[in-house]
Amino acid sequence: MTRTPAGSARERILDTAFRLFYAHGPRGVGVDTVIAESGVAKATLYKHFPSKDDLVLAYLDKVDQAWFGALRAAARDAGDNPREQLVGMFDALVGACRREGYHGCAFINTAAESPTGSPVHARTVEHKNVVRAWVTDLARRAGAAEPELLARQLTLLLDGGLAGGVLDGDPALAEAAKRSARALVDAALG
Amino acid sequence: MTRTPAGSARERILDTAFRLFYAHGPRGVGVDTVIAESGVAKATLYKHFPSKDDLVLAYLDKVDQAWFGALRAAARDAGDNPREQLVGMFDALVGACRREGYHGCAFINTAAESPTGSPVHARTVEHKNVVRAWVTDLARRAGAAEPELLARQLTLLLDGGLAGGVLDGDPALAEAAKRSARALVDAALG
DNA sequence: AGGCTAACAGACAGGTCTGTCTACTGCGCC
DNA sequence: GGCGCAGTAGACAGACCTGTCTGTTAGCCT
Repeated sequence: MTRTPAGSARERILDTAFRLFYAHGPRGVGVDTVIAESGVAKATLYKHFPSKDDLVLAYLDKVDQAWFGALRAAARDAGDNPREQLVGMFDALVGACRREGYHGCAFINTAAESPTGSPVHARTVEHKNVVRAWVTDLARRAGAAEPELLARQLTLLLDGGLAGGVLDGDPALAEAAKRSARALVDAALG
Repeated sequence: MTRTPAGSARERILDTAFRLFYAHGPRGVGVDTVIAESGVAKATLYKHFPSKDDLVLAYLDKVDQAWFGALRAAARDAGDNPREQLVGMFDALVGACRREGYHGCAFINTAAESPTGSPVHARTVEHKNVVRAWVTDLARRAGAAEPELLARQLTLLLDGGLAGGVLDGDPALAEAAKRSARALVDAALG
């Protein structure tokens, strides 16, 4: 299995899909394009991903890792205080907005073009739930009276900031989100 | 022009497109489906809307009227006080979440599947700007020190609430948004 | 009556999409 | 050498999509 650089084909496909799917939406990119750009044979793609939907799901998993990872890293960088972490995680949003080619929330964008109830849809709901559960835990440790509410409010802000990114990656948006977060955390924790 | 009920064909097409496009995304609905469901000939559709893109733009205009109208109505219902109106407009979000078939923000969903820089994209940016300008005016009349910031924060909440609706129309989401709005308005206006 | 207009009905062309299939290549291992 | 495996290359089927074109129908106005 080491004939070519470790897992080469599969990874090349997934990397290419990640880039193209995020830029144009999964529906806006044909399998042929993914094949051409990743320099892979069609049979190889369908060997690793039996259908395009499987590729899209793998893409979403990759996005989940990246985004959730960025959130936790930003929170970690804000120090050990859960309260500061709740605000600090918004730096992940600021960073995302600054990044070249920023195009909003991959999950929301993908869910928008997938029928309700599809696997893609379910995966997106799952992702959002995982993130919200993590924020809820932070809120609880920060001593919020209603951690579920605070988490809901903060993830709402995150989603808003992410969603708006489809239009323009204005960093003012992310900054406004962070200031909102600060205000909400202050209001909730006194 | 009154051979059939006023503007019948055009309106039937637009109504059908509105329903189908919102439910499945413009890309997920073929022109043939719109034709079949609206009981119209293909030539008639292409007479009123030279291309599918034109139909999509007309759809967005219809959405704009409906949503912006709902926002203003909700604000009006909150009374004459601009401060209360800033919070009251979130009732439009609550109402939208409750509605059967709620599927998030039509603009964001559509923009997600359209290439950056396309007419559809531009129309969406325009819509968001108009709404934000209106909110900014409200914030200014409410006496906010930084009306642009407050408006940005509140529209962020609106977008977050709308965007999240692609996943589930949980009214808890809209309620959380409204409570956030209250907190932000209180923080900004003392 | 005759002409105009809006609409209906549906075939058709040309392109794109997903997914399958056949044939070939190069490498490691027994 | 011979076998298997992973990958390459690309033709192909079948569906679907946009947009065009031809022909027909029915009401309104003069």
